[in-house]
Amino acid sequence: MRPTLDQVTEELNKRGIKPSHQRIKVLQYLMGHFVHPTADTIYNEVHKEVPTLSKTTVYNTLGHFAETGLVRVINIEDNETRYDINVHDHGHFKCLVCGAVYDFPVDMDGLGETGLAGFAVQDRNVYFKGTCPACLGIQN
Amino acid sequence: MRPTLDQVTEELNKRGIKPSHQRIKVLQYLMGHFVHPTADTIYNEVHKEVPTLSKTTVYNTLGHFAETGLVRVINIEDNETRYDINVHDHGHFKCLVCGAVYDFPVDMDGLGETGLAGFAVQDRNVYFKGTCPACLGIQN
DNA sequence: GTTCCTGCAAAAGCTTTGCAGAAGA
DNA sequence: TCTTCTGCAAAGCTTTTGCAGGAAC
Repeated sequence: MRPTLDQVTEELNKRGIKPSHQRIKVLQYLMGHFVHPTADTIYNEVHKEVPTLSKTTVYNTLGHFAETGLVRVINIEDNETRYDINVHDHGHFKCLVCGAVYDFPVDMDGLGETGLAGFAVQDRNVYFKGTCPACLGIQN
Repeated sequence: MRPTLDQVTEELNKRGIKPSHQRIKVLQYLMGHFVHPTADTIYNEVHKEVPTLSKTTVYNTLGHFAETGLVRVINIEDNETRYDINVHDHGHFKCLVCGAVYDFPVDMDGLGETGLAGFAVQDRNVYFKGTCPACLGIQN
C-alpha cells in the first residue's frame, strides 16, 4: 500500500518541489491513505513518524502540493479543508452522520457547458451530502 | 427589486420563524441582492439600516434560514461561507480574479447516480472556479 | 410571567505570518 | 556561503458560546 521512497521522491522532483524529509513523509501519507484527510489529521498521523514536524510545515507543504496540482483541495464543509491525492475528475459525498467522505464517478464533461460561455473554467467540484449506506444500516 | 414587508413576513411565517425586525431586514436584503453574500457582507449592509444589529444575530438568523431551507449555504472556498437565497438546483462559478460568484444551470438529475447506490443524498452542490468574462477582457 | 430574541464580550478553532535557527547545495 | 526549509510563537479571521438585558405575547 505505502508507496516506495523512490516513487514519492520522483513525484516531488517532477513537480519541482525539493524532496525534504517532511515533504516526503506528508506525500507518502497522502499516497497511502485515500481518506481525504484534513490538515490536522495529516499533522497528527505524520507527527507520529516525524516527532519534530510542525503544523506550519504541514500547511506550507500542502500549499505547495496544491499549487503544483499534486493534491486537490476539498471544501465540502465550511469548517474543514480536506486534501485529496486523487486529482482525477470525481465527485465527493460527505456522510453527515459519520463524517466520512466518499468518492463517486461524475462525468464533468458537458456539465455546465450551457451558461458558462466566455468563462475560463480551471477547477470543477461536485459535492453531495447525505447519509452513507453504513449509517443508514445502523439507523434501521 | 426590494420585496415588500408583507412578502418577507409571510415567507418567515411560512417557515415557522418569528418575523422579528432583524430577521425581516436580513431576509429582505437576501431577497433583493443575488450576490451570494458572506455573513460579513450581510452584517455590514443590514447594519446600515439597523445600527443595533450584531453579528451574533446575523449568524443566528442565517442558521435558522439554512435549517428551514430558506437559504442555501455555499462553501465554494475554505475561508468564506456564502448564502444564496436561490435554493433551486444550479451551479456556482467563482471568479478567482475579482471574487464574484455567478450562477449557472446544471442538470443535477442523473449526476452521480452511478456509484451512489445505497446512499441517501440530501444536498447537491456543483462548484466551478476560474476567470469570468469581465476579468478575461481586462487581461487582454 | 414566561418564553424567546438580541447583542456584548469572550472563547474557540483553523490558518497565516514573522522571524530565528537549521539544513542542504 | 548562500539559499531554502523548518518550527515556534504570535497574530488574524471567522464563527460559536455564555450570559444578561429586553422584547414579545
